[in-house]
Amino acid sequence: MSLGKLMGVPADDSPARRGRRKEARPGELLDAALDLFVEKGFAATRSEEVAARAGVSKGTLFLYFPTKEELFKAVVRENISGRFAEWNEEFETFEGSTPDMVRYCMRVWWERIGATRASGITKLIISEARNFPDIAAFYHQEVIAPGTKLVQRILERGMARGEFGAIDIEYTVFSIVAPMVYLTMMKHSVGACVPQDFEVDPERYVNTQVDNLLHGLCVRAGEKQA
Amino acid sequence: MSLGKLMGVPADDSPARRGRRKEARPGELLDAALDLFVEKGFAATRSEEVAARAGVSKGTLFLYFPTKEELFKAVVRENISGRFAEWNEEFETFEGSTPDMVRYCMRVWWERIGATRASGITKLIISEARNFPDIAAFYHQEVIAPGTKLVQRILERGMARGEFGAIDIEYTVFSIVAPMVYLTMMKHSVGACVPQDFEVDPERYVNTQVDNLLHGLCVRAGEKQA
Amino acid sequence: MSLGKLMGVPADDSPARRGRRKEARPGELLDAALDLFVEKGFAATRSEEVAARAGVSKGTLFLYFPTKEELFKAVVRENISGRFAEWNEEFETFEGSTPDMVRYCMRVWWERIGATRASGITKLIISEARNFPDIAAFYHQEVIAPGTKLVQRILERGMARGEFGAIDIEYTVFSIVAPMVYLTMMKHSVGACVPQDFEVDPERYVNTQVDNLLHGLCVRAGEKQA
Amino acid sequence: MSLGKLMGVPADDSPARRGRRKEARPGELLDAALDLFVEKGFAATRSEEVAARAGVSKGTLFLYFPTKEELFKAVVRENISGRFAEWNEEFETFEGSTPDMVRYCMRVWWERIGATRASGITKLIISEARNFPDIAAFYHQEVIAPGTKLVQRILERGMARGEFGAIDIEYTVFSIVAPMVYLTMMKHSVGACVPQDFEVDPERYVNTQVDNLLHGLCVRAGEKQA
DNA sequence: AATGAATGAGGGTTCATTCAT
DNA sequence: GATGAATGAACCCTCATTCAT
Repeated sequence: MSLGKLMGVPADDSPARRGRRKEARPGELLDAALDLFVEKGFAATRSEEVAARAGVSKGTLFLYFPTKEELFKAVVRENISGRFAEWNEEFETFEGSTPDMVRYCMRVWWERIGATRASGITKLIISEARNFPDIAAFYHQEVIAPGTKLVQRILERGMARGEFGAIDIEYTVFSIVAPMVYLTMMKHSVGACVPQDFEVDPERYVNTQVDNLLHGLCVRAGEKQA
Repeated sequence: MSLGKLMGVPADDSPARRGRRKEARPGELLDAALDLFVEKGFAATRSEEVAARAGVSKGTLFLYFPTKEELFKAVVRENISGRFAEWNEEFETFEGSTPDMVRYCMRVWWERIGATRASGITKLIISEARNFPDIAAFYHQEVIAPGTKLVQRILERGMARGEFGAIDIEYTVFSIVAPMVYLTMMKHSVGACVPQDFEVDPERYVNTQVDNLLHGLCVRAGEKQA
Repeated sequence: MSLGKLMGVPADDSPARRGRRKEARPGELLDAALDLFVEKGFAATRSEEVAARAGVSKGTLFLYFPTKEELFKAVVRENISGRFAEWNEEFETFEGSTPDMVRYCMRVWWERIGATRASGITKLIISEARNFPDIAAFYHQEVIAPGTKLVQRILERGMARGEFGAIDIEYTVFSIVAPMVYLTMMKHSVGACVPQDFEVDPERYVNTQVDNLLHGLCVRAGEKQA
Repeated sequence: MSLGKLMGVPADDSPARRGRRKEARPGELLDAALDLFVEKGFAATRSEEVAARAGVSKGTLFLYFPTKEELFKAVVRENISGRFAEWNEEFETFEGSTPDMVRYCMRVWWERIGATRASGITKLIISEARNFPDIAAFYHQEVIAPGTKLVQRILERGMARGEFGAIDIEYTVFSIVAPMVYLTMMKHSVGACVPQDFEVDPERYVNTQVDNLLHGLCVRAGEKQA
């Protein structure tokens, strides 16, 4: 269970740079740009810095991306591969209970998104949405809307199977999404600056959020109190 | 009653503004700066724009704040006066049940913080923390740490009074904070660009989050299903 | 008869610079830009150089002209004040013979245009027309077309009064315009680089061109040869 | 007969082009460069564009010309092979009248120079002389001076044979050169942008200029008026 | 010889900051 | 205090030139 490694930044590889590698360049530049845009924001990131981190010169960056803004858009696009087809299929074939599905869902989200460099996109979008409304719209359409729909289907499954009570499905989506987004923010924002107090254990975090969400804080009628 | 001011500070909104008296200047500049920093980020906000929105000239801004960075810090400081001593006292005197306290807490947080311009500070800090680590540290010390402690005390009260089950108090703090932060993000970020789907009703939002958190999604043993 | 001073460049005045002179700036910048654009062309002229010649810093230039291209267009516009109304009136009230009018016309063109810094515009337009087609169209409409019409009217006057023979009026316009343009080119182009052989005396130049044009090179039937 | 090549050099136009053999490369590059330099000027022409128009890659250009400036100089040199020795000899053997010689000279100049791509050199030199003073000096020495001398000899022949009156030979050279230069400017500059009004018929142009120059506009004593 | 990926100096433009009025 | 013209460092981007293949 590779849930660990919270909040770490994958060190640049750079083993044997120095060979014309046309195909690799855009990817390296996008990786560098993602890191820097997430860290400093779009405006505060200098093109030259992106190039330097990718191990190339300033001019090379513009060989692949005509403007800094196009680089930004490519970064977003690159990190939003529509994985929802895959995830929807996983949903269809999942055989356990819906509570298990919720827990599985959040764990898997952490493993595949939260723990990876791609999670920075969330912070990036939140920070830059109003400067790039079309990017915000694109993100909404490609990520938020499908994600919301998937979570809704999970909740509906739970209700249909009698596992969940009568809940406000539409707004309960936020109860699942908010903790994930919040963990991402911690990782990429304040948590990256004030580390001592934010040594969050992702597994414990996910488990706690799921436990609380499924069963509530309140003692249940007929239950023994601790 | 002032528990509601938890976790943020209402920007002193329009009491006797419009006086165009000298004393009002810094406040108007801070208000303008807050709005713009939240909307566009620190780097993308131009000093002249702040001045213009405050109704003064570019030069005047630098009469009150020696640099743009100092203006930024003042904006954060101004919107984070540490009222936690007062709020802690309010906590002591609260007389209702702890679940009521949680619900009241979140409702009032929305009214006094979330719905006001001060809520932008949260987005601002998240966006700029890594560019201003000392500001992040300051925010952590002045807001996050006391806020966390206060929420912990609420949770402890609930457990002590037998209202809450055996919960992981330290990580359950996030279950209360995450929905609030998430609502703030929606308001100030993507939600401000892609409105149609984000017409969130704050009251319904808060109620749903609190309901889910207190009682959980799962049907309870012995309960009737809907 | 101030025909002289051919090919000289008026030295910059700059007596007591150093006082905020908002109104004067645009004019000084346009003068500096005209000189440099004429000398080096649009692309080879650096913005900073224009600013320096006008005695201001680089940034100041952009306070008055949003882009280098707008500066260029302003330079052209500024130096094409429609003097044709005035000239047309001079034409109407001219009382001498048409040959005298032709000679007067060319002399006056030299005094008012050819000898001044404005004559550089002609070289500038010739050099840059294809890079700025809209400017070329503008110049055509504001200068070439009215100028052509004026010269045509002169020629028509000469024919109507029996002073000129049966000439191809439309193409004879070029016989008057070409020498003027050519003199301008000498002044602002090769003549400015290879001076020794181009010490052209403008008065002699104009007189020779007019004499040749009016009377022709060929000896006339019944005339004595020199 | 080769008097016609006066004052310019026809770019060796498409004899057995399309061979894509190595020897053709520099010539194709020079042709492409001439066109582009004439159209856009030296500074605004990109090396890569020259290469592309010549059908080779950017690197190949620099295989043949070490710098863009050397390319420019080669373009000028290539189009100015000093054929004046030959032309002077042609002048010696011309058998017609001097007025015929003048007319023949201008007609043939148009056919062999004015109408070909080589005529662009004139505009190029006018536009760039001050950025390349050594090129201007070279052009002066190779083209202007010999051309001037040749025209002077023509004029002197006319006077010596009693065909021309007492003219200012030195400055009358301009009466012959200016119309040719002016036609070239029309072709390569404004006339290329504002076509409708510049549909000049070269034959009519040359005839009109020569007629006017030889016989003058004024009616002659003892002539019938039209 | 030919290519085209890579470089980096250079130039247009922005904008925080200064300062004379 | 208030203003806004002026400054110049900094940044995005271009393009002549290099060089490994």
